[in-house]
Amino acid sequence: METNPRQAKVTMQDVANHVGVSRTTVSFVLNGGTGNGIPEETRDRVHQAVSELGYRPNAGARALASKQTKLYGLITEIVIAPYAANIVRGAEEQAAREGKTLLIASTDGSSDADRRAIETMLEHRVEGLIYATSWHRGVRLPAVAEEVPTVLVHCFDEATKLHSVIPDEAQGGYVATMRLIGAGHDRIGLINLDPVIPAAIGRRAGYVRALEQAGIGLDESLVINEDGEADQGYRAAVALLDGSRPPTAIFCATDRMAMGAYDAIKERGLRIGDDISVVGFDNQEVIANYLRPSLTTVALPFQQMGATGVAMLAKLAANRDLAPLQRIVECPLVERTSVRLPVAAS
Amino acid sequence: METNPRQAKVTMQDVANHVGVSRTTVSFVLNGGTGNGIPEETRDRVHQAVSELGYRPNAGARALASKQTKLYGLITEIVIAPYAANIVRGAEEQAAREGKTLLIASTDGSSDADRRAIETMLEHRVEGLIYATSWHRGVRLPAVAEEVPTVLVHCFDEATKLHSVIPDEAQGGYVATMRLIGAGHDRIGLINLDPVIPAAIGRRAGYVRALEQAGIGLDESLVINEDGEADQGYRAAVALLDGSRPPTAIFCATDRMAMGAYDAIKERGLRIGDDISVVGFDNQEVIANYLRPSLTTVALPFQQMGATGVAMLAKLAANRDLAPLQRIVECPLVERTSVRLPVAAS
DNA sequence: GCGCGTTACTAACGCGCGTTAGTGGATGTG
DNA sequence: CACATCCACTAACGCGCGTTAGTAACGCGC
Repeated sequence: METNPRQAKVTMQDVANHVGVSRTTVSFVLNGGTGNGIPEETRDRVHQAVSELGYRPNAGARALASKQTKLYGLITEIVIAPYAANIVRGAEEQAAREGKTLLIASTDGSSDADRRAIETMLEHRVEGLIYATSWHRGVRLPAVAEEVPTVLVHCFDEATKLHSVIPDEAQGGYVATMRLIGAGHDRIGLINLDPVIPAAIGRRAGYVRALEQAGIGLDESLVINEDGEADQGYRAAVALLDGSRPPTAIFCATDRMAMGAYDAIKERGLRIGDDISVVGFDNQEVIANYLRPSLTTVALPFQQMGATGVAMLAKLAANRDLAPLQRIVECPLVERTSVRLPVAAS
Repeated sequence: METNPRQAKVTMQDVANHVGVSRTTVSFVLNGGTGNGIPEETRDRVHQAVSELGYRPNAGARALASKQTKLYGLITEIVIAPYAANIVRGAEEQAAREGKTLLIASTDGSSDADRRAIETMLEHRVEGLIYATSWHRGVRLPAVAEEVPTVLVHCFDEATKLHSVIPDEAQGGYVATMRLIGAGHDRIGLINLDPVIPAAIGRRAGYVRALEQAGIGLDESLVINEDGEADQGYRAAVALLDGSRPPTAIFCATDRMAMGAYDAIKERGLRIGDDISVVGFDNQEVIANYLRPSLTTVALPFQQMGATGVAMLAKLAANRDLAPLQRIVECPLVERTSVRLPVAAS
């Protein structure tokens, strides 16, 4: 196991010479299964030479000869929005399972940066491409992406030609609202996002469905749309709490808005998880975990989406011209302490 | 500029045939400068054929022939601690400037995951390695890393054999404290981290130096060590505020602890940025930006450290056996609104 | 007409490896 | 003893490209 510190790279031929066989034999031992008629003893000698010399296959040469790089490309704006980094994690893990290596590049989302990143990946002959965004939206990839199987993660193709993996926003909104209903609330505020984006549409739909199912009438005065940031959550919460018939629970479409809502609530002397309940969305750890009390919220299944994306890509690469399909991944509720316990009488 | 959607890959030979010259000529046109005696007209025809056929050089083949991959490897636990993702961003930008591509892999920090990641990079024949951590500490890389130039970012080699880029924690602690002194404070609490880790040592050193320089005596009762999380920041702030002679300003060694301190301060009816000032450390955007009032804090220069790491690597790769050197990068103060304005009378 | 320097290319090798088609020897079969 | 099988291997090609050494054609001076 001598690791041959910084010398000329040892090749397969070196191993062959060392053992006294041909390079072909070494190749068979290292790649072929037990199928080739090579006796155990020779195999052992080869393996020993490999570790003695510190031989390491050259991925580039191997790719050239075998015509498969075992590379998948992952392009993402994650670096800009780090909280979605688990997409990368999930993708990497799944790639490892498939025996692939991920080539990761970041983009600022501009189509120019996208194109350059894709170009680089294609030069490296990736066998497939994953494009992941930090927020759920429609995208349109540069034409070059069509040269290779592509899967979108946390976004979808506006031309609906590409496969994609997206979160089930509606189900997320539903479980969040149901959690509050289950705790005995029947006046539940919704601080939502800009109502044209997919996240807002879905989360609201889930909210509405939960209310309906519980036989609670939808009160539009309890729904406020904002842009997702903390100070807007604060403003919206103030509006709700200072209204004529304030809610006893608030579902915030982002944890950041929940953070702002917390301030408004505390200012009014109310105790969260007691006098009033709050549920967030995003499971942004730094916020949800460290708010006082910690925030019950709905998680975007980043890791799972990343893994699913890679798995889909593997299928797609094996069988091109598969009809574009959209995989929807569930958003689990993450229980913490901002929702009061269910009580007998509301 | 037809992009040849998913057909057999076009090679340099195809371009040559299309133009009616040899492959060598094409290679000269694409790689060589204007040095080779190839007339403008031929060059044009080659370039046109390239874009007509959608030719794209094969990075693997090119690496094989030229014996340089132009790949740098970046190994990081960033995915675990996304707030440090700017290291990746800085590294990528600098790599692009150097004409290199980054091969990124994540690790959970276990030496086993490290080794596997490094192994993969070496198979791809990276020309150098960057190892970045999410928190400032000493590390010990697996022996395989010695086969290739390596630079550590946000960490240092316990055996002091490897180059590294680390943040100037002491200077960071200094500017933070100076900012508070400049605002007229002379009783300044420090909620620090576990005093054995580099971040805590440095930040405290900076704090002490600033006090000394201002002629303020160090009061150990104003210094509390905790583990960095919000609830501990809360506890520590309570202890400080409820003491006999409470501070009028608090320097928190993490933004998360500042977040907890905010709660303690607000509970006591004090107004941050007015009755009392707070400075954090880390510039963790989700927190610092959205706390109310927003948090003045010290930033870890992740992006710059990433870029510096790559730049050092480039130098190192050009000139191996350079004495291991340690580059220290300044931590800038990020001004927000949690420090009161300087007043005439303290 | 001959030697010589340019100009504009090309033939051919090798990078490290996967893979196909074979080869020489040992063993079994009739 | 001729012949077919297996066993254990090897020669050789080609993947796409960079690069070195060389060549053919042309113009120029003498």
